[in-house]
Amino acid sequence: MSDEPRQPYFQNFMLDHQTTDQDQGSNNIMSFTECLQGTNMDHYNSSLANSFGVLSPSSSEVFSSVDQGNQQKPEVGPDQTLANSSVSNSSSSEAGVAEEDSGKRKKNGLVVKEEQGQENTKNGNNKVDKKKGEKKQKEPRFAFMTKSEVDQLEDGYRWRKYGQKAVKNSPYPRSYYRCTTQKCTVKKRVERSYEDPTTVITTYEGQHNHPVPTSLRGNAASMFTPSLLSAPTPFSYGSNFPQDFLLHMHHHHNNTFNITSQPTSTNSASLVAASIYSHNNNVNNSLLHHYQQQLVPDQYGLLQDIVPSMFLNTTNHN
DNA sequence: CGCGTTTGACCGGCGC
DNA sequence: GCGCCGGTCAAACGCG
Ligand SMILES: [Zn+2]
Repeated sequence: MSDEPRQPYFQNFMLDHQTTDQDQGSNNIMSFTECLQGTNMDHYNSSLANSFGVLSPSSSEVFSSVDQGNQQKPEVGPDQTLANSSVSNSSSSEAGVAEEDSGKRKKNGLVVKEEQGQENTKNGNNKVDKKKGEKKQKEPRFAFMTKSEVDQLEDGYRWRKYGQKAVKNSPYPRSYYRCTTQKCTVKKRVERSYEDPTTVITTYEGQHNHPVPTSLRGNAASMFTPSLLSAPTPFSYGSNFPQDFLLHMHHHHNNTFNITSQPTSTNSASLVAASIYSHNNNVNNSLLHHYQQQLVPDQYGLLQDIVPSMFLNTTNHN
């Protein structure tokens, strides 16, 4: 039992905004390997990847970002403001309540989930709403890779597993989780790299529209995210985020963050990632600021490495 | 007992 | 039209 030599440490970061179709083949999210090869990446993507590559030539540190509707704007350079970026739509349905499977199969159609008792069930199982032109999932996906021997990366939320499927070409299964908070439609997908069992790929889908669950003590997450996630407006769309974040991060990382790894490891990276993702467009420097206030001395330094100094720095002019 | 996990069935999309 | 495939549901089970 014991302790395996490997601790969870930040490994990768990936962003996916959902592609329209064209762009890079059909796979929005590519494997690290593929990413590394940079066979099909956005302009600035490859740039970033390149940067990463410099640091870890043989490691897998890449993140892919794909736009959804108006994608196709490689104009944005790595050092640009990339402020335009489009953000991710914000899904058509407010709060994304109505989302859900397209026309829930429901053989008999008598069972009705209790969740979101709002108006989801609505009249008849006639798939009524359901955006017309829409196809596939609408919300942006956000994936990041973490090196860990455990999947349960504590990100501050409670998840309920609702499925598990074997991944083709991989001995490891993929698990599907959903936020247990009713009304929250956020989903999470966790799988392991088939070649690097130590690498876990977590893909988030959607955004939480509610503060982080209350209890959760015992987890660093509790002191990490509280005020952060419950911050101001859950829904504030306005800009993108990760690029800069990563850019700077890669500058400092390179070191392994070894946190007490237990069945449930709190990966600072995942925390940050999740947090930022939550606020996504709302990435106000204040947010980060809050962060650093919440940090524990020990982890503070750690976070410091991860959080782009520029963000913290910007609070100045704010 | 409440709640989360397990697991096989099932569905919609897509390619052939 | 059929089969593959990714994703989801839901009944049953297990655990505090
Ligand atoms: Zn949630």
